[in-house]
Amino acid sequence: MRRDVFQAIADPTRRAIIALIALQAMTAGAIADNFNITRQAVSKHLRILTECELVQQSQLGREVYYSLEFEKMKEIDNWIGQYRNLWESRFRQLDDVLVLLKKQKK
Amino acid sequence: MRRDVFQAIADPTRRAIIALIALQAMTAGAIADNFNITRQAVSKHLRILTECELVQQSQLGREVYYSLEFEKMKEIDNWIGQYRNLWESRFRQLDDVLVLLKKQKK
DNA sequence: TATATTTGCAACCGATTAGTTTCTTAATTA
DNA sequence: TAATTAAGAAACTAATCGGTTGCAAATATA
Repeated sequence: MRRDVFQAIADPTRRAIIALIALQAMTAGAIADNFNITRQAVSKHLRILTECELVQQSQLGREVYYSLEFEKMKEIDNWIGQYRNLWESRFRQLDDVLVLLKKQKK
Repeated sequence: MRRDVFQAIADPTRRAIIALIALQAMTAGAIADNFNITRQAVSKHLRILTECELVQQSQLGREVYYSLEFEKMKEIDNWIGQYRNLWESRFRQLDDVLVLLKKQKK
């Protein structure tokens, strides 16, 4: 069972679920209303998202509210962040070269 | 054939390949030396990464050099970026509340 | 209390995935 | 020219994935 955040966000339906609950916590049924698949299929997606701790659930009576765990989203941000640093430093290096060329032109 | 960036980075081997070629372009064979799987399996991963334009290839004689396409990495950054904005604004809101509580305490 | 609602779980199915082995093609080098 | 090397293509396999239907449990409501 590979259950990491990257595998979780690979599925477009799960990314759509994330987009939905990012703004406000929602029940499984309410989430399922937004898709053309069965409630059970959505429930399975929610379980995967919960298992990798991208989503948190809190029970209120018989209803279960799902909300986004932003701390886990930061893990993805940290991963892409290391490459962001790379492309930004490359951009600065290119910028330095351009400035140098401009000076030589003068 | 679903071939988007999110599906591409879902596999841990492909993320390791990305980490390798982020610093310098490498041939398929040289990349494969870093893994316990066959060269052909690595080649398949490289094809998937190339098809979704995360990786670019340039031929030099019989050697094919693979390098990271940073522009495509930015697509992932943009996706996580919308949520970064959300958690940062939430943090500011929390911060405002804390400042307010501190003032009331005085 | 009987009925309806919200939900999760289990079993199953077809498609996809990551890996293998085998083979072919093309460029280098002895 | 012959042997070697780098790489992609094809066929196959076991495991996983996303979806379904059917069922059970717990809470709310008539």
